[in-house]
Amino acid sequence: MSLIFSRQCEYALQAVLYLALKPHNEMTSIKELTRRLDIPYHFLAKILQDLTRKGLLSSLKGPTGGFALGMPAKDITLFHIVEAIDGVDFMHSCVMGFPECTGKNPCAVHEKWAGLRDGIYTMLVSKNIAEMAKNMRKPEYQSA
Amino acid sequence: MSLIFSRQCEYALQAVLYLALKPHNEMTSIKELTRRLDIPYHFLAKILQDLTRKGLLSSLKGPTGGFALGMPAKDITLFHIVEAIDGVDFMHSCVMGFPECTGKNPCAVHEKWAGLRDGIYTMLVSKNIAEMAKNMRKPEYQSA
DNA sequence: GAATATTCGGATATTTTAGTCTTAATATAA
DNA sequence: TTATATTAAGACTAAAATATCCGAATATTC
Ligand code: FES
Ligand code: FES
Repeated sequence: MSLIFSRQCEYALQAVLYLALKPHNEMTSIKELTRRLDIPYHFLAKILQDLTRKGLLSSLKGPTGGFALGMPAKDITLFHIVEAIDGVDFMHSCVMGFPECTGKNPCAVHEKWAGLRDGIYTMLVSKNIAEMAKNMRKPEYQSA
Repeated sequence: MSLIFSRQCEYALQAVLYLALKPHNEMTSIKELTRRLDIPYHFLAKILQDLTRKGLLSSLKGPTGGFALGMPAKDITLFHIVEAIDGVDFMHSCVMGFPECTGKNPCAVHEKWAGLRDGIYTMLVSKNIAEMAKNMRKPEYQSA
């Protein structure tokens, strides 16, 4: 089970952060991304196409083609990516699965969860993806 | 998309908390639970059987049969339920989907996430289900 | 003992998510 | 202009999660 974010969304986060380490306007192919990040080729292709349609990435066909960020890295946060792929329902959903999540009729853990959820939001928006990418200590991202 | 916990697990949490409000050794039928909590009958039946096999609930067949807690409410936490249904992988998984989640090769949000994850754990273990159930302000649980 | 109300167990069905394949479009370079 | 390397798009398949169905077992009540 993936937690909070769908598999698609996890892959999107990984891929966009990888692109954020690349020099501006350098195109990166799906092939390179899947090789480095170990993501199924065609699945990632779909995800990148999706992100491109939504403006987060730009793409170019042909040799020397590939994908790059669709806007300056400093204007993109992880939240934008999550928003594009999974949507933001998690920001106002009950962690116990009840249909409503409000302070009006809170479930047993609503107060705690509301705080944690804010923490998750902060985690996703506090830094842009350029800063985020620099903080990756994963071997997949070394000398990208 | 359900968040963190599977749908099954959400239903389990809701149902066990409902049982925690009942007098000791009073049996509650699936029928009552599904009516009050709006959970698909046969699906809930499966989940309760599962929890019974794992000792969290006890069951009795026949008229006046049903389900009840398998041990004192004060000895059960939400974490026990999550553990029984979804398992505890979420406690040591990377929120960005990387294969490893350690301080050794942290992803960009590892520190933040590790803290939030502890918060989730605390949320699940800080009170037993008797106290939890009393804090439910959902109409489904009134005069249970 | 018969009728009834429940859980039990396993098979099946449906829906969603994940992943694959194939063909077309396009850009580059020889 | 031709060969090639890429993305684009959509159909397809596979797997997992969710949900349903049915017959058997069992306990209660009459
Ligand atoms: S009502 Fe459950 S988390 Fe808000
Ligand atoms: S490595 Fe990503 S959350 Fe721990």
